[in-house]
Amino acid sequence: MNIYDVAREAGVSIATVSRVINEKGNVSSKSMQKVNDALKKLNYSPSLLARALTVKSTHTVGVLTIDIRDPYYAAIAYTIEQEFYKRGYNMMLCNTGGSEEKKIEYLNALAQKQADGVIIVGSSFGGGRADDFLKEYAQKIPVVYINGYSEIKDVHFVICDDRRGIELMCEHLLKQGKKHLHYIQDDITFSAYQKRQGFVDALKRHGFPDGNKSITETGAGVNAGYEAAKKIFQTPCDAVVCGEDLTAAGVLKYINEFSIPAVVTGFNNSYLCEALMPPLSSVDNRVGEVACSAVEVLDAILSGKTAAEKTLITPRLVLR
Amino acid sequence: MNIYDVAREAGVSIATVSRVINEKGNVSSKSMQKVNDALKKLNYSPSLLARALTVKSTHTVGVLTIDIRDPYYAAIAYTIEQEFYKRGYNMMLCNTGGSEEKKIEYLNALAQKQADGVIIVGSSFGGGRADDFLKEYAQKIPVVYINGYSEIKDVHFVICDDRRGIELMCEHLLKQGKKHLHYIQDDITFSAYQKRQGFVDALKRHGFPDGNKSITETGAGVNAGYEAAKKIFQTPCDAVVCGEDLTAAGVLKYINEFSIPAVVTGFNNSYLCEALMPPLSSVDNRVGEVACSAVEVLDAILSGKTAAEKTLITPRLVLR
DNA sequence: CTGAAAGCGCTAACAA
DNA sequence: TTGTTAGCGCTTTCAG
Repeated sequence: MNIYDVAREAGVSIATVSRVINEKGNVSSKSMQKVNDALKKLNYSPSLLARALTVKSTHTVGVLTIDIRDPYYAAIAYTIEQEFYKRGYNMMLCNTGGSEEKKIEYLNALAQKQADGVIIVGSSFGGGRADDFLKEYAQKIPVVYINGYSEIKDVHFVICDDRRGIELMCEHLLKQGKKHLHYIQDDITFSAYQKRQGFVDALKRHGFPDGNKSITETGAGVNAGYEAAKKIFQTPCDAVVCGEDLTAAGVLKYINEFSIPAVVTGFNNSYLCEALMPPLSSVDNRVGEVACSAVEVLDAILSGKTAAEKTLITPRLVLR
Repeated sequence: MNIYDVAREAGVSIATVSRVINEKGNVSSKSMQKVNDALKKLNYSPSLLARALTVKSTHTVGVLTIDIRDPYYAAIAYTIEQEFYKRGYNMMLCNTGGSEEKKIEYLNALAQKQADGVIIVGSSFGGGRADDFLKEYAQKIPVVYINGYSEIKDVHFVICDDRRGIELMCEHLLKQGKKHLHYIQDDITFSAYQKRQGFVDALKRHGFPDGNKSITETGAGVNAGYEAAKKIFQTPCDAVVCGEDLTAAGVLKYINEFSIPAVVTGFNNSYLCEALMPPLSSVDNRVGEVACSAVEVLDAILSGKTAAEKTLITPRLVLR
């Protein structure tokens, strides 16, 4: 069933039907009535596809994440979806698995399906193939990047200052009198390097110029943290700063198992923190705020307003 | 830029261009060449919107979840997306928050945007407004339901036998010599009731007809589990069976805190199980398989094949 | 093998 | 206030 059926039923032209559906005014209350009746009677539902073809807007946005199973991405995607729902948009979710190729494929698909805008969450750091691609892409369709970084024109960035977050945590620990901080890096994204840098900076500022030597690189997940702990505690260490709650959970497991007198801190302030014993202090990277900002920025662009090129959000410590 | 531009550049008609793009054959290698050159040169990307309008397929599927931040839904959504990606489909993710209204709104939106099919994950049990709605809906667009249940015609169901899962766990515990099992129900979905029933059944079969008296109802989350534990351990209890890993984590926290000689088991076999001390035995409800089956069913329908009305997947115990 | 032309279902000038 | 008509960008008969 289409708009012609409704027009016929109502005894008016399709233009009039279109007008009442889109509340464009210039319709007599009489016609209005007739059309509304027909609408009801036929239980008509307009094709947004056809509509999009002419108005050049699908009211659909794309969201690229690396892995939606990661609570961090899930939280971001959740907020983005809720916020856009309020504004009448739907969300296409795309999991890149961290592959640049897939990222590009998805971006192409979104363009072909005429997504109104795209939000990319988390990136391997600048310079990848996808970044080159984005230079062209962002001129055609609005892109906002969450917690990524590149000098790409036309791309808007919303970032949580992860580096600062780790700095804050380190300063707290040092103030607590910890002498031997260690950092675990579990990823190779832009954000992961920022955090690492925060660790090094904080130590340097407090008279430990060799922070880099107190860093262990490992993979993601609880087990990786556990394995890293094995190595770390072979030398003196009374505080392990982690770039992820999950990693911290692994370290904590080791600490508990061998009754090691050291403290461990996480990052993300996920629900894991409360679930563990003892509860985990963590850096709250404020996913909610970050996601909301990203939506606001994209929404502004879609509404023809201008938006900040770069939005920086400051994390905060949650001590337990 | 559109297909006309390509046609002009190649010096052929749009029909020919369309033919080569869609590999419909009946094109001389000469024309083929010309078109391909033009395609390259213009860097042409066809509008899938316009295409969808005529072929009546968007190659987009909708997925309704209650809350993508829940690791269970995240895992399902992840697999669905990956599997459909392979098949050339994109996924629209919709979070209902458990609201029937929102569910209906989303279903309508998906229909208007002409999603080729819909997968609904998790349901409050049959009889809601949305179920009525689905009766009509499913006739227009293919729907497969994951872990929900209703007597809705045309809707396909893929379910993990959660009830059996809890039964298995109870039997294991009883075999271990546990005398006082207790169950914690933390939700009011169809699945939650199934699990509960599994507990009651298992106990009954082993000579405890009053299983219902050993059930505590609570909310979701670690804290809810902790609170529930307070009550539970006021009477004899040496094993707490939980309907969620999260709840189990809360109970475990209490058990550890007060050194209570009881065991606790979870459900979902999430990564939490490994992170906790001691690690948590859990029912693996095989999200991956469930999601894959759902995709296979929907894909079959979309390909014009027939598919099972109901697919039942048996969970398994993961003992730690 | 190729192209003209008629849709797909809608919006938006433009006339009336 | 209304209706006619020309697109939007593509696929697909149907002739040739």
